[in-house]
Amino acid sequence: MTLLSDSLETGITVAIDADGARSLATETRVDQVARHLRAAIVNGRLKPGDRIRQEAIAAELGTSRIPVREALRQLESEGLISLIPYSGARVARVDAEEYEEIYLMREHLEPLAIRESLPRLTARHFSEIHDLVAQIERTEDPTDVLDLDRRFHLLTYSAAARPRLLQMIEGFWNSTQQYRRVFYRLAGDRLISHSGNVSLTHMEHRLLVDALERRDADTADNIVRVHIRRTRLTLARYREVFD
Amino acid sequence: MTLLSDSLETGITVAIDADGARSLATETRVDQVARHLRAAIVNGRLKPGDRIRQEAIAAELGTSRIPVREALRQLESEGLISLIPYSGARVARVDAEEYEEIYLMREHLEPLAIRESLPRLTARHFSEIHDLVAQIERTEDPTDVLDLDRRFHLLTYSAAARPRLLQMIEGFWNSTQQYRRVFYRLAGDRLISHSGNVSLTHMEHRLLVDALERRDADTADNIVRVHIRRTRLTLARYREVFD
DNA sequence: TGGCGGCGTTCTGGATACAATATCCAATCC
DNA sequence: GGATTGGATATTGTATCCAGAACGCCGCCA
Repeated sequence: MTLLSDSLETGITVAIDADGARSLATETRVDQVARHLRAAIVNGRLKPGDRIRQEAIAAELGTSRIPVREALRQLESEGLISLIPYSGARVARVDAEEYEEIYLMREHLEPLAIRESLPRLTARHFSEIHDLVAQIERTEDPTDVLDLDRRFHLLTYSAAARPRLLQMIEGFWNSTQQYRRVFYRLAGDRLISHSGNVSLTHMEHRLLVDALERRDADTADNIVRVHIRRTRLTLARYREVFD
Repeated sequence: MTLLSDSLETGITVAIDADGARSLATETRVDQVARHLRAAIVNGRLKPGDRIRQEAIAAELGTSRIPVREALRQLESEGLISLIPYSGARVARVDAEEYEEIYLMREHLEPLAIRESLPRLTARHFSEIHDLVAQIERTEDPTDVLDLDRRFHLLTYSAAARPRLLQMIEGFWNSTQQYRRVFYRLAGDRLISHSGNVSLTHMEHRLLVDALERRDADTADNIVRVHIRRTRLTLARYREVFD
């Protein structure tokens, strides 16, 4: 069973809206199309290299091609697709080098995000965080774990009053989600294998939550940074992720 | 006399293309419109809050509104304009908080960029860099200095083989250029005032170039980071920049 | 047999035409 | 007199239509 079928509306922005006054800015069809495609790419229904025909998407969503085209421009800026003039749109391929680049940037930005978020986390956030951690620990399916893990981390950043920063970080996660999925299937045995009862991932989550609750910025910063760096370096051994 | 009238084609990407094989990807009108508007915003011909009417732009460039609309989507993703459904596009306003956010991110990303760029700088780069430094030192007009300074710094990063990183950094500079311009006019006296013959800015440039030529990554990193932080903190005293 | 060039199909890029929404102003009501 | 509502107008959002580029197919020829 796969969670988060289509609309994994689990972005940071949405998370922010959740406890604020939701900005009821009239949603145009362009936004709907963009959301639809973004979700399809992030959850893996559309795979890297897949061609995206405007007409097909338009028909699928019952609109004309115009909103589709605008949505494609937007997704290109987010790095999710690549747009080749007169040729078409394809789901962006991320090679080992770009993956490394993204992790480098994450390594420098996410510690900042956790520092900015940490002092602003409320009881509501922690309640959600604990729920997620518990849910992750009792979920078996690796794909589901991966999506929940994404939600968990974005949630820990979500209290930071830095919209641009959060948007970027969400973009990083989106761009790499499907590769992380492959990676997880390859290297996952090691990552998930329970020593005693708690996997490495679970342990990291608990340590991070603990640091957040103690408002211990330095420790939180370190956990985040080290985790990203370790993942980045580990990657070198799994180049086949990128076929 | 104002340099860089319209097309200050001084982006990092262009700088990169300069020494590589220029990707002759057929340029579509959307790109032309985007370039045109981007330049207009960065060089200050369009000011924060200014409304952008699709029809007007279309007429100005001799196209229909369709390419304009797609360009606007793109610029919105870059943070240069804000797009309100059924209301219109306006040049983005950056308030003190967002300005601070951008500088925070710059503080974390530009040292990374200089580190990645430093080992790859070639004689050609240095030649251009020296030219720019010299040109800056003999330029009087503050606006021109500012644009040249932008080119200088982007150039020092341009050797980094990290396209996403460079694009982000360029976006930061673009978003804030006009505010930096105001800031420079307000606080500029102090910044430009020559003690002896060399201003603070000039000194920083020389130190940075020296570190780059010595391939001294730590020093270069430090100069960049400290410069950005100092600017960020100084800002607190000039809130009137944001009207 | 294998490469190469013309031709048609398919799809994208852009223009034109129409629908929907916001904005502004005046008339109306309390 | 001030707030409110209704409509005219300007501008955006979307659909339809046309031109042109890319890609594949087929036959031709070395």
